[in-house]
Amino acid sequence: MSQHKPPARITIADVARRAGVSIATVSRVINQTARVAPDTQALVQAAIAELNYRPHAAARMLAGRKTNTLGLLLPEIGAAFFPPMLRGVEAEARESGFGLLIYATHSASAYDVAQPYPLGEHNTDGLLIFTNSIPEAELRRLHHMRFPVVLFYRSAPEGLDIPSVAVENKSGARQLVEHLVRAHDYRRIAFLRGPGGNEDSYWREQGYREALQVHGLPFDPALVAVGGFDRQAAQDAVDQWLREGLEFDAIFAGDDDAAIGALTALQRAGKRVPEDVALVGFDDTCVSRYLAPPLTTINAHVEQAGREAIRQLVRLIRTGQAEPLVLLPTELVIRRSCGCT
Amino acid sequence: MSQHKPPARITIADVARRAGVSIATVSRVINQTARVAPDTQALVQAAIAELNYRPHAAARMLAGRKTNTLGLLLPEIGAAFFPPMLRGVEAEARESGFGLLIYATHSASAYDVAQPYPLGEHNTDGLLIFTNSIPEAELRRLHHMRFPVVLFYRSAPEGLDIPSVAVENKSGARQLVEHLVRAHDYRRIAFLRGPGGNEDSYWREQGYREALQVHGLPFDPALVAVGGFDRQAAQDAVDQWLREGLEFDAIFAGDDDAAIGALTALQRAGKRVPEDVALVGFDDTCVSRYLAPPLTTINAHVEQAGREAIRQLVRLIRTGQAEPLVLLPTELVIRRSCGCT
DNA sequence: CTGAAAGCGCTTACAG
DNA sequence: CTGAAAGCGCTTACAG
Repeated sequence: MSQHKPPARITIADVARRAGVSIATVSRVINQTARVAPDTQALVQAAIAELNYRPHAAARMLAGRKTNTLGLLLPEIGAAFFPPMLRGVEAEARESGFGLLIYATHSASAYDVAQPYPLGEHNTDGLLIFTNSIPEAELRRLHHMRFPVVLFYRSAPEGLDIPSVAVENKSGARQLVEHLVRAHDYRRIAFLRGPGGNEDSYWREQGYREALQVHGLPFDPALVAVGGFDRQAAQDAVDQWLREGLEFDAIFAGDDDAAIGALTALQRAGKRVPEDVALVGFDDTCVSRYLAPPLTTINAHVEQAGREAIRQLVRLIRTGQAEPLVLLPTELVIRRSCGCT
Repeated sequence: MSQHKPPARITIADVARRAGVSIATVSRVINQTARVAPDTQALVQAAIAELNYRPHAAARMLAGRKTNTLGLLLPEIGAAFFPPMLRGVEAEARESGFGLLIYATHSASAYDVAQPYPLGEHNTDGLLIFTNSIPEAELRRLHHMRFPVVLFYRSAPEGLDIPSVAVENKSGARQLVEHLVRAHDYRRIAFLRGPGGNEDSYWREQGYREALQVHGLPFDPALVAVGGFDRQAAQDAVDQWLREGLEFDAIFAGDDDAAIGALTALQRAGKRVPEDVALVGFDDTCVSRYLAPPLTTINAHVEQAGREAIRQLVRLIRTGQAEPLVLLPTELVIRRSCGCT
């Protein structure tokens, strides 16, 4: 039960010996890669069963076969955003006949030669890379060696034509903010932006600005703060606004997690939502419909996005081609936190 | 950008040639496995950097080194239960110096030789196995070959001494139900059990029964149905009860997901929680505190459990020993859905 | 401190 | 239909 006494591995040679054939033949019946006489086949299968043989994936890989598995690289894995995405990615991979391995890089920090990513060209047929989970240099290397990669929720760096799938952040945000001004006539709409460098955050802010502009409302820097797509950060930001006595009649929280933080801050300060201040989020996570009041937000179809990303990756692996950029549509979900009933 | 023109891989031989040394030397500087003259070392490092060399993990593995990575096997990955667990598992693995690979088996169905699990003895130093993600035969094989495995949220099959970490389900459930009768004097407490064969569900039911018994309340089979740890299933079950006109003054929902389903059913039927019927869950997922009313539940310290499981696995890998069974304590979280204020 | 060589467990031309 | 052999990219005794 430890590495001290190394396990006695059963190899293809053991099977071959037991079945009285060559290892080549065993390999053939396992992979169905050539005709094998029915009797021989039966012999081999029996030997495999008796010995409880399992092919060694690393050896297979080394010897040059495909892995039939896809890799997903994330910066982290603990947020509420992930379950639906993982569900989509997982289901689509499975339905396409691939296994799926997931690794959280935890940072796009410098690469260490002695400790390469446990997920890569060596154990995977292609990689789905979420936001900035790996350094750009690594992306370049992968692209350079023509390894199939698709980017997810981020665009390709300058000059690299790597396919990318993301979500219509800008139009979604714009729709949301337009609803706030059109349906409810709010004029001072605060915005909690996401983490710096995050593309989703960037485009949502563009959508916010466009909506203001369309309705002739000024963009007021005092009305934007960093919510970081994070409950605590958002709560702190709203606390701060409240302390400063900032005036606003609605908050666009950047994402649903930030909306929860904002809601907490608002409630603690005795503000009623939506009577005193309206609140909207983005993503429509599984929590949002259950908040009090239920959150008006944008359904970003995260699960669908996951499926689409895998679809492109599989296509890239099989045909060498994929859509350069797919932008998934977004949908306004009106509940009660915006003031609707 | 496809498999059609296979990528030109840079190998240790390329590095050796470039640096004018043998491949053995290159290997040594990468792994720091023997003294190498400073000059030689510099030469090699320069060559690695220039060529952008990455060691081939499968080859390393085959040649007999540890992988420095741990594997987590789950049946599925899309539930609200997972993010905190993954956070704990991930953090502890990282802090212990291991990478973490995750694979969703999706079923404990029969094993296919041609398509082995993408996660196993060949690319991992040890496996954490959640509930019933693999067939028992596979577990036996792993154990038999002395591969380090720890079971998570399930116990070892008869006769296999595989370490296991789980949660104090029984006493938690009992505490919860006792609160219901002691503090609120409910007498007809319905129970939504989890999926058949699930150990968590089994022990929670035992706790429920014990609590009833302690207070001299009868166990009434009419008051238990299957909620399956699932929103929709729980909602259907409660709908059914309501249709039948079953009388109950409280529901113990089995887990928080089921509690959400129950809440939905209750609200649609115009029942107020907790005035008309009280409701409690189990797990304390990130949603529970935000429900209306906030859910009384059991905090099962899922993130801590994840850390502990990895701790045991690492210990097993390093020393060959681990705690046979660790049962993590559980904590009552009183909010408003039970009738408290 | 460094290199030549065996071996890890497989797949796949190449012969037959 | 089947086997002998080379090769995948590394690590690690064994010599020196």
